[in-house]
Amino acid sequence: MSISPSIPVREVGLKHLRQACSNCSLRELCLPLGLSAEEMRQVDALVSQGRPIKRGEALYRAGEPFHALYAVRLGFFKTSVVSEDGREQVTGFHMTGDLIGMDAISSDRHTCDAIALEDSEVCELPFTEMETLARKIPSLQHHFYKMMSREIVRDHGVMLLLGNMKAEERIAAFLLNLSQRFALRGYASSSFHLRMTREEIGSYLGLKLETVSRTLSKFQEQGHIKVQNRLIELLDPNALKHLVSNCPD
Amino acid sequence: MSISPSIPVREVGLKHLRQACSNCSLRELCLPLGLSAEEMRQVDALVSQGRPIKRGEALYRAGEPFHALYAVRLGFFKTSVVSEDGREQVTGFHMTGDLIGMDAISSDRHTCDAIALEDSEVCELPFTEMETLARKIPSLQHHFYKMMSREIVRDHGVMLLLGNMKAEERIAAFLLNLSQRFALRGYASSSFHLRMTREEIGSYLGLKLETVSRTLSKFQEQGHIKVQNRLIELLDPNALKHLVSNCPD
DNA sequence: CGCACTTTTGAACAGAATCAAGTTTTGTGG
DNA sequence: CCACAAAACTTGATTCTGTTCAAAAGTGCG
Repeated sequence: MSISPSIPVREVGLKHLRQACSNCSLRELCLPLGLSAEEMRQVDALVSQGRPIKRGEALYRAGEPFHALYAVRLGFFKTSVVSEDGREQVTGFHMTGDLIGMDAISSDRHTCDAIALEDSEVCELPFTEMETLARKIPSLQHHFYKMMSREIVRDHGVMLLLGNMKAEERIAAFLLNLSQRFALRGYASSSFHLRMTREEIGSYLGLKLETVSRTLSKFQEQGHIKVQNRLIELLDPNALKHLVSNCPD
Repeated sequence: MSISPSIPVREVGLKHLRQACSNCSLRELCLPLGLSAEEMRQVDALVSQGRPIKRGEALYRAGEPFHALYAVRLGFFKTSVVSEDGREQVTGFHMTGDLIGMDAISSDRHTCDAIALEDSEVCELPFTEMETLARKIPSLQHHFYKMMSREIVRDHGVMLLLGNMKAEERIAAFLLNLSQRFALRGYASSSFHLRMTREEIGSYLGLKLETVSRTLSKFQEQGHIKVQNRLIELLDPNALKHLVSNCPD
């Protein structure tokens, strides 16, 4: 049985995590690339040992100089941009296997904050060195282009959500998306812990925290989900799916 | 005097445009990269002659196989994604010098439609070949990473707009953004033609077309802008800037 | 164990959507 | 070049969704 994501990582113990991680970070990332042993060695040489980030700490902040991308080894992050006048927009939630920091390449400075929402661990991928290596390993080069492209596609999905969907649809889509991502990682997908506050969910979805809370309560009343603080159980995922793709016309 | 963007390209004549373009496309794109003559030649060899796209035509559509990025040589495009249930979200407006199609790299299929909003011309950059060449020309490789990163940053800006701003702020930000982009290209920045319908603006900004229309009228009443159909004059850009960065707290 | 943070819920309010005409503009074909 | 049809735009009235304000209850961290 895989570790349920509803169990805070804290309980597992950081020592254990560190052990499980040390420098295998990109091995998984690279396995599907079909690299030779020598190429693997070269990638490994670049990738840092896992670096732990405690809950609440920033992995990086907007404005800081850029030198590396980060692969989330374990844990959970939010990234957010802040406008001049102080409005925060959460741009994403990131879990094991996600690559973050790609926004920083364009200006050589990070453009958003990355905050750990639970004790986490990342692998640092020094970008300049990765770029150099990518020139020798075409599939690695292509992989980075792909990851960035995927981020663009994801962002377009969020734009669709923010531009077209009503509160209920947004929340339903959000829950289903989380569920799916947990499933992909082999975690329980119909019962999971939200790592973020209602306010952070709201910021991501363009809603106020009260609306998030109300909508979750409503879904519970309707029997679609069960809410216990941050523990969510999807009782009727199909009902949620129907909500999302339900065209009111 | 530069050609005012308020003059429809049609009036200039396509023949003239074709002439002005032939294969110089990436030359400008690459000039800042400090390439040698030989490198320039290699890039040129890959880049297609300008390809004309008539108003209303699709450069590509979601689902089509991906093989090239496109640099807008001249004209104006919108890109948009459509959800399963038929909701359209305009994800961007693109003008001379913009690079589009990067969303397609992740899945080898285009994920959005690119429609010309006026008679336009693009240069095709076959991606696989560009990738190969990029391995020989580090600054070219880095340039592509940068362009993709820039797109991610831009998308985050739109997310902030969609998630946090009121209708007036969105429209003001939109007008200022267009103005700035025209200015960067040497066009008149305080008087320009909108190439898109109110509905397309609305789709981009997460508003209904009526709201767009009303807000433009309101700005006109307040003396911030002058609206004549699709011709916009910014009478008081500072008023608009103030609207955008005005924190209601 | 207590204090700060988070969450829930209610009531009033505001902003944008929707519905509905009516008008203007644009593009087309004669 | 004009006439006509379709598309795009404006404006008003109404409705509704989500915000704001407020207060109380719950949770969890130090």
